[in-house]
Amino acid sequence: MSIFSKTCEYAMRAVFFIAHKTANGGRVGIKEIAMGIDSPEHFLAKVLQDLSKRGIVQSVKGPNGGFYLNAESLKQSLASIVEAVDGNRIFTGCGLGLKQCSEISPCPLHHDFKAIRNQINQLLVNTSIGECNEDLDLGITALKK
Amino acid sequence: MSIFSKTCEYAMRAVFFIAHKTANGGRVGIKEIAMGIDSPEHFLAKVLQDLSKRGIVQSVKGPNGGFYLNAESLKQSLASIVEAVDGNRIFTGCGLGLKQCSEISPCPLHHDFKAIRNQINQLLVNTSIGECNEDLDLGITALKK
DNA sequence: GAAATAAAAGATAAAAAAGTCTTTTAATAT
DNA sequence: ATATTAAAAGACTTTTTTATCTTTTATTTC
Repeated sequence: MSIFSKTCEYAMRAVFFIAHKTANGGRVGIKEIAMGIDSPEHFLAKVLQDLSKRGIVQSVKGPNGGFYLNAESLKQSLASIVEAVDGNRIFTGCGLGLKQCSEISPCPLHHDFKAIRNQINQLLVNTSIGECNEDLDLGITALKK
Repeated sequence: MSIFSKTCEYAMRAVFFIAHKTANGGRVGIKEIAMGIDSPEHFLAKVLQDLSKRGIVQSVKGPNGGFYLNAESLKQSLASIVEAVDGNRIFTGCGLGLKQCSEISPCPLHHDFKAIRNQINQLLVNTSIGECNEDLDLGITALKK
């Protein structure tokens, strides 16, 4: 596979998109999000429902409703999204899928993988949703062509 | 997910196991391999069939038959196993799953991910099957508890 | 060359992940 | 209050991944 599940990729893209669209207040609907990040609408709806329950994104029903991010959510790290969707496998798992792999009884890739995992950890824990949004706002980065 | 597919994890473990068991000549059968690395026998058989076709492992049918690694195979990199099983996604893919992501139009995680991908690349390309086996032989590393 | 052995190949099956469609609930505006 | 809007929830389908079982083919040994 490839580090994150497809569902998790959608989740991150969606959160970035919501942050970008609602930076100055307002809400954005599921249709617009799905279009904006090229994801299946109803599938993404499920994912966002889950993130909403966990308080990672905020939502309001009814007319003018939609998804948005409050100040606290903007401060959250990418790790919170990834953990919500994919669990803690990439934070803790062995590169060869061994349950018994540890410092005491390491697999052949253990030490190299520790370094890689640490780097992934640092990226996810030290990067906030808001930071990613700043780059998007400045047009430095993009979510779609 | 978690970097490699489960199938790929089995593949790497199996190759390491074969290397370890046949370092001084001989062959090792699918049953022993499956037991040795804790994987479903028939499923692993398929995986090894594929690796065998690609010349990543060697095999002989019949009595005293089984799998082994020739000198050339021992020199092969881990990347060849991973690419055979999982393709090139982890070598080239975008962290957010964007097809359009590139240096010119990067996603918010592009640069951080490039560093991570590079590190994974280096590990896989620069580590040979034989090297992993040396550590196993010395008892420094293990494939099972 | 017949019997035994072990991988290769083929056909299914089960489980997990990804995707779709319909109904319900909550909020808003008129 | 009622109509409207949009998310939440539920049921279901498809696809992909992982796993199992059976038959065939190649090799070796006797």
